Amino acid sequence: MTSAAAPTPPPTPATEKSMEEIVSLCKRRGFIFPASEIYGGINGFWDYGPLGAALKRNLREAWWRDCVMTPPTGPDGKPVRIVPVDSCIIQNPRVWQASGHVGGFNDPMVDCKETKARYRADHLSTVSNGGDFDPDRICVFINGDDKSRKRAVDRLEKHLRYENVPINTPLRRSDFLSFDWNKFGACIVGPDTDKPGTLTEARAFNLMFKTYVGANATEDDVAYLRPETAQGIFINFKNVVDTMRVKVPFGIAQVGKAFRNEVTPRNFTFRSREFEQMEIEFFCHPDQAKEWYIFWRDWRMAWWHSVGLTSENLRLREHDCDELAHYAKAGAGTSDIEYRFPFTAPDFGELEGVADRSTYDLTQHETESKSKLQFFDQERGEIAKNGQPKGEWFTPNVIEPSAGLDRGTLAVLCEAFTPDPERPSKVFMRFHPRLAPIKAAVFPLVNKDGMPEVAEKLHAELLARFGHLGAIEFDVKQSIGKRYARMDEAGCPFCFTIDGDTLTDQTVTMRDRDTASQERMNIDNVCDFVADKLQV
RNA sequence: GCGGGCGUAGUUCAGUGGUAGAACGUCAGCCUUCCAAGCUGAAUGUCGCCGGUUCGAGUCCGGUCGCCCGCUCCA
Repeated sequence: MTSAAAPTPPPTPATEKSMEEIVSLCKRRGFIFPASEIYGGINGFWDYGPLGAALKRNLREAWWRDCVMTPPTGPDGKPVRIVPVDSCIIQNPRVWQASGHVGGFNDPMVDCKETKARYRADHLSTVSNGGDFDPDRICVFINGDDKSRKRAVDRLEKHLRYENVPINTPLRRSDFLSFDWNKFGACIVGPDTDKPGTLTEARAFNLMFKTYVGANATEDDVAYLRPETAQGIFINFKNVVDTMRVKVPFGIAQVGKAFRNEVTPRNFTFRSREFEQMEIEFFCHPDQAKEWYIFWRDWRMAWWHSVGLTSENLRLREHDCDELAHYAKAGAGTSDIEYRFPFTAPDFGELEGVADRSTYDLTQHETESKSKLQFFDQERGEIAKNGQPKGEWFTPNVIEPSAGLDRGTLAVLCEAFTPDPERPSKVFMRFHPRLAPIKAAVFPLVNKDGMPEVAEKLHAELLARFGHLGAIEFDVKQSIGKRYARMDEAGCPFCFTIDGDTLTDQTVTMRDRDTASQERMNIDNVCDFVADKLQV
């Protein structure tokens, strides 16, 4: 009955957490299940169980509230303006033409049957004996790789000498994709082998899921499930500007599902084929791109800290120039906010990308759609005779903080997972109270002597005040220790226990999840205590 | 897509070609005044799935699906 303020234990290093145990706990306690499990599952898809759905919702709500409903103050000292949209998963296919996904998501790949190597076909070139006659041998090399090129040339010359084929014209370099595969496939030698004919024909790996709109299902009816939510924002830019009285700088936010037919889904929910994104496309004048980029990068980083991810497991990584995506080449930069997952540790995996997409997307859609996607700023431009600025048309620059909700949820799960051999449960989930699926639990110490009745009353009060934020548990079954242990694995931060003393002095025990310590407080103060901890 | 490993109860795992098992968890009852206590009982399995060999397959063989690891990939 003491209030022994036990110190909060230090976080467990990511390298000491077992992903297998985390996956197993997620299954056992109803956080995450394999999708379609009773039919043998489906590669790259996961379902959230009751606790997982609540956890994910809490993370989504936290993002929504902090980014959209009560956004931060910007670098200009003014409150940031963000408006939401909710766009369709299926759009006119021209959207993906303009965005570059139809081209960019179609990387033809080539496999070598001999060496098991795989190459991007557009990264390969060939050398052959030139001229108009059919080549006897075509040697392939990797673009930009001098060693690979030299090897291909050496091999070709050796072969031609050996076969006594006269070299009438200089060796000819060609694009790998330009050959008639039926005719020349058998004489192509891969970059890492001496045997001809081991390369497969280039096959396209289309990362977009394809479907058909309407009943005909012809090639004219092809549509795609969106591979990112961002384009749904860009194509609504004009509608938002025309209807919402917004002025640049402002942002449009969206949370929603996106789909990518990943070659190799891996690492639990980290790379799945159906996933949820939380994105802001922030529009600003190109002159201010740099400062807004830095602002969002740093503020998003701080946000992930605020939901409980610790500094040692979070880092900001600026992309190198050669790493930049096509849409970000002209921008001020791209950063990844990365988390040290147990399966990447000691390395990190991407949680959120913050990119300066420059004017790429709006320009692309303006060209493709022939709609004017620019903004008229009346406060810019040269000063007219009347002393007022003439105004200026410009294509806004886009800063994009794009976060993965499933990855965020996984990071929160991994961060929370805390092995503790001293506890009956051997492990507890240290969720930030704001994210915890179960906010509080009320237990009568024993199921008699009027304790259940008092507990039920407290439970009802907590439910009325906090039920919209998460579950409030009530349990009278079995021993108190077992009930605490269950709450440890579910990550419930506070348990309130009604005992014999409660009936006489109106005090209850608050059992703290992280320290397993107990503190007595008046039953009337319980709600305020919880409100304080939940930051509401 | 390639190579390796693994699929048996909710979980972790035993299981020699011959009746489907354990521990923990779950549920019910009793008991219990603070950390998975105890007692009594119960439910839970197409042994991932499909086929083959066999008198007989969880066990052997083939295929397939899924998970993990390494490649490859991740505009």
